[in-house]
Amino acid sequence: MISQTSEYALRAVVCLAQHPGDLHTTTKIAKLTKVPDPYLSKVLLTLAKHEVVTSKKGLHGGYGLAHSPEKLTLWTIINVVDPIKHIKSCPLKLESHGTHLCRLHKRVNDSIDMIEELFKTSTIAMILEQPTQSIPLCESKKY
Amino acid sequence: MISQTSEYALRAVVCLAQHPGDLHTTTKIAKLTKVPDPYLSKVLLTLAKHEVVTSKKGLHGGYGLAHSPEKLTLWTIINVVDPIKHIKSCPLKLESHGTHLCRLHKRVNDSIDMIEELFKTSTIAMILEQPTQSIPLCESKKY
DNA sequence: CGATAAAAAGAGTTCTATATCTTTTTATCT
DNA sequence: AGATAAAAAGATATAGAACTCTTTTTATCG
Repeated sequence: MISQTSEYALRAVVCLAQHPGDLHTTTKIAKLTKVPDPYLSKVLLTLAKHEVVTSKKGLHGGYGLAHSPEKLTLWTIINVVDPIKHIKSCPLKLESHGTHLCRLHKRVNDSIDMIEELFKTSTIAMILEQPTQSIPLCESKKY
Repeated sequence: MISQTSEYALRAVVCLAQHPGDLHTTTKIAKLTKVPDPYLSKVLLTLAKHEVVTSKKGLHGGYGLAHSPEKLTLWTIINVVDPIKHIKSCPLKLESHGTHLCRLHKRVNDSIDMIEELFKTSTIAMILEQPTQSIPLCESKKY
């Protein structure tokens, strides 16, 4: 329902949020999140360009979070790497429909709106709250 | 959010539901729904195999609805051509997580559950109810 | 039975998302 | 200044979804 790329981006950001302050190299994040290293590199690049994460080049460089986990939503991240597409006008290009969707496309678009709303109200901070059973991305129950 | 193929399948079924009783050829449905003819042929084949539509071969053959629009949900159709995939266990294959999702994947899966629920409660009959402004797939306001 | 018009089947193409590999640039340390 | 380790950039490969083309099978008609 969301793309692989979006999933990778979410993992990377959660990973960065788990260890705030210090910078992390692509390779380190890739290992922790089990995302293919060179691919993650592209994803992080996109996130950096849209100022979701900060990047520092050169020796001892790496990536860090650009915002506090309280202000960062899943929607922001997803929308940067793979924007959610709403149905804004009739996919059949029927003139009389125009931007007023018929019930079929209205219903489909409602589902998209719903998902977007859920992601907009989900912050990284919420994801990081002490979990009952499993810690995001971590094998052990303890940090 | 849903695949092109799913969208095509929905269009085809809505089209059949709009003119119950008689059979429709792939070419006819393709024109009305503005779906590529040979591709629609494959989609209808899948729908027929899963008994969402009926098919009749040979001269004067074609496709028809297998069920009443009241009993047919968007979910049934989507699930046949392009099943909704839930996150059932940790995508990172972390042993300690197993089938108990961390908050990140729980949240993402919640969105999938939500969409599925909406589609399950949406029948073709609901889509066909006399619309206020536009009739599904039709240019004119009158049938 | 033979012509016809339809679905069914199968092979092949194109396009896009995903993933990889290689080279270049940049910052930091000695 | 030179070595190093990191991101950035660019070029390329792979897989799967979307789409097309051709042939075969099937039912119905005259």
